Parts: sequence; structure tokens; C-alpha cells
Amino acid sequence: MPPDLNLRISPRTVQRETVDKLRLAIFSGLFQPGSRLIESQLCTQLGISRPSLREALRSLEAERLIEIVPNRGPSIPALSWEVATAIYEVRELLEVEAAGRCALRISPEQLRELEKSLSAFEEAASSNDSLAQVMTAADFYSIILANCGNPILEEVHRGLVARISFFRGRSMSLDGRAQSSLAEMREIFESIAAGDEKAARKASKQHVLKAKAAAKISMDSGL
Amino acid sequence: MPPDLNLRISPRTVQRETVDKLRLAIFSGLFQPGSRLIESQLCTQLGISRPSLREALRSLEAERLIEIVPNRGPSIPALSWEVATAIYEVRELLEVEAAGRCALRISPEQLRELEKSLSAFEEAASSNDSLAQVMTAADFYSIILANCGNPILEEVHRGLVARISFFRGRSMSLDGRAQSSLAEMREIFESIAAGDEKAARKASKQHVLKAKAAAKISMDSGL
DNA sequence: GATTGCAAGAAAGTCAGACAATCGGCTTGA
DNA sequence: TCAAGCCGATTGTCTGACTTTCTTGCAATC
Repeated sequence: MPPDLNLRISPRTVQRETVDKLRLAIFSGLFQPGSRLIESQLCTQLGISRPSLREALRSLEAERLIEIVPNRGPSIPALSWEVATAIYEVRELLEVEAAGRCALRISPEQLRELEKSLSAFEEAASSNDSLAQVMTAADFYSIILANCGNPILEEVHRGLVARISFFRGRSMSLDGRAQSSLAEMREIFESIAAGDEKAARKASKQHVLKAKAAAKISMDSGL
Repeated sequence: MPPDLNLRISPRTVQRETVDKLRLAIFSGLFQPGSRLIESQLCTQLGISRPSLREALRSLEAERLIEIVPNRGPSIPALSWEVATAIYEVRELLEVEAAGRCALRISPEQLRELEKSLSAFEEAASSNDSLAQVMTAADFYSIILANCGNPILEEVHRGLVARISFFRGRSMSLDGRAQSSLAEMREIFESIAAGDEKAARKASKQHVLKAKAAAKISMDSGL
């Protein structure tokens, strides 16, 4: 009997990674809004079978990152300004609440963490890399949301922000938006550091409102 | 040419219905929290193939109605009180906002609709059918959320309420809870009908807080 | 008697291939 | 020119198979 070499090189793709890959591809704007995703194409591109792919697509559908129309298949949803507005409004609710709570309970250690992420954004803001800007800004919020004491607040917020990632990248490249964003975020940070709940809420609200306004401008001009 | 008999009896189960069936089964408490769901069993019970079932399970996983642990498969998550609290808190945020907005913009027609659902709950409350109570109460909120002018608020709310449906059924059967719930809901209704935003917010907040307290009591005693 | 190790079975993860149902566009005919 | 119908592309779903991983029960050892 020949020896069983068991030369398993690729341990049969892990599906969980597939979802992440696809999500990342969507975030980085690889697909145009409204464009269809062809299952067979994605299968070959990702190197997985159709059943596995379809599982991943169902997850993304539930996250509202893609749409699946019966008998037409998956596509990237074209986000209307109406829906985007609604998302910004709920985001405001959540972020304001989180910032307020954070001001009352954040630990010195986490506060340093927050400061560090603010510095990271500062650096990104002075560059022209709008993807880095969006990513570091997302880090900043994540730390606040993760330390507000309510895991659901964080979870819902993440889901919503994911859906407007497309807008955020574009509005961040507006002239001067990164810099004013930095100022607003610094204000949030200062308020939290001071333990001033009211101020943290106010600063947070201002920030989201301005982000929304910037998104609107970029949409009106860009599209 | 032979006549087209077209004897298609079962048009090959539609997958969308599968998700709904499973979701309903979970809502009605058919599975114990923590219990595992065996794919092959569900397949035969639902009369579908494993790939289709797995797609449905992925959707439910993304909605957090089930958990899928790698190599262990799907199971009903045991909701900790900590997480339940977090959900109630976010629910409060959303419902208060929705009720406030609703008070300012609801149409007379929708208001009648709301009144009707309140009556439906009143009837259910005087019975002992706690499932009917939960369902009619859910209708009441749905109308408010659907008329607040922000579709995302509604969407997120629905997702959260689904996850605590288990609690709600049990706390509703607490002695007197249905009746006091009715009083609170009537207060919300009156405030909205009067177009009084502040009052609507306050009443809504009270209602969620009491619902949370009732859930806590039923959990401490029951489990 | 308790604990560890092993083996057999159960269940999940993944794949390949197949076929019907449906949609959209294109051709053809009036 | 427009409508009807056909055809290709793509999705919806199934069957059946295989490997990997987990669980459980039994046995052997300390």
C-alpha cells in the first residue's frame, strides 16, 4: 500500500473568510452601486462552490450590503438620499448616546487608546488618502461605541455605518472636510476626557450633522 | 401534440418561505434557548435540501436569531440578561424618538389605524392568550415606527424586538402586566393623538422602562 | 474508583454536477 | 414600426458524495 502522504495543501477554503472578502470588496467600492453580481463569476474569482457562495450572499443580504431580487440574483443596492438621511439620523441617535455614556465611564487606558486613534486620523487627514481617513475615523467611533457599556449600541451602529461607507469615502475627499472633521472629533475627545456628558453629546451631534451635510454636498455634486 | 399536463404539484419549495417558517418557529418558542438545531432533521421537517436550508440559516444568523458555531452548527442563543438589558435600552432610544416624531406628523387615517390596534390589544389583554397580547402589542409599535418618517428606525427596531420576543411572551403573562401595559400604551396613544411630542416621548419612555422591569422580574423568578 | 486515551458514530463543511424556471434581449413576421 | 415568440444567460433548487471535526461511550491504566 502506498504511504498516505496526506498532502493537503489548501484546507478547503473557509467560508467565513469568504463573507469578509466580499464585504471588504464592497466597502472599497469595487462594485458600482446598482450593478449585478453574477454568481458563477464570483465563484471562480473566489475559488469556492456555488452553494458556499450563496450562503455568504445570504449573510450579506441580511446585513443589507447587497440586495437579492428573486430570479434576478444579487446586486449592489443604489442608496437613495432618502435612506441615507434616515441612516444618518439613527446614527446620530446612537453616537450621541454612546458619547454621552462614554464620558461618564471610560477608563484612563481606553482614553489613551482613543487619543491614539485621534492622532492616527490627524495624520490621515493631512494626507490625501481618503480611504485611510475613513478607516481611522471608523476606529475612533468604534472605540467610543465599544466603551459606552452597551454592546447592542455598538452592533447596530456598525451595521449602519457599513451601509453608508460609500458616501463617507466620497464626502471625506471634499475640500477641507477632513480638517473640519478633525476639529469636531477633537472636541468630542476633549469632552469625553473631561467627563462632561452634556458637552460630549453636543459635540457628537454636531459632528454627525456636519458629516451628513458633507455627504449631501458630495452627492449633489458628484452623482 | 399531447396536452401540457403541467402536473406540478409542489412548485419546488420557495426558499423565502423557509426563512419565515423558521423565524416563526423561533418566535413561538418551539426551540429551547441553547438547544442545537440539526440540519438533517430540519431538512426533512421542512421538506427542503441541505443547501437551501443552510442559506436560510445564514440569514437567521445575520439577524442574530440563531448562532452558528463552526463545526458545531446552528443553535438558539441563550440571551443573557446583560444583553437583554442592552437591547431594551436601545429599544427605548428608538421608540422614544419614533413616538416623538409620530406625534408631529401622523395622519388622521393612520391615527385611526393606531387606535384600532390599541383596541385589539385591549381585547387581548383581557384574555389570557399571551401570544395574542405580544402580537397585538407588536402591531401597535409597528404602526408608530412605520409612521415616524424614518424607515431605518423601523427596520432596526424590528430586528431588536425580534431578539427579545422570548422574554416578552413570558413577561406579558405576569400578573397584571397586560393591564398596566394597556394603560401605558393608551397614554402613548393619547399623546400622539394630541400632537404633544414631549408627552409622547415621556409616555413611550415609561412604557419601555416598565416592560424592561417586567422582563427582569419574569426572568429572575421563571428561570 | 477515577481519569485518561481511543475508536466509532454523528453531524457539519464543502464540493461537483445537474436540471427546471425565469428573465431579458434579439430575431422574425405582420 | 411594433408585437410575438424564441434563445441564451442566470438563478433556484436538488441529489449525492466526501472530508473534517466533534461527541460519546468504552476500555485500559494508574
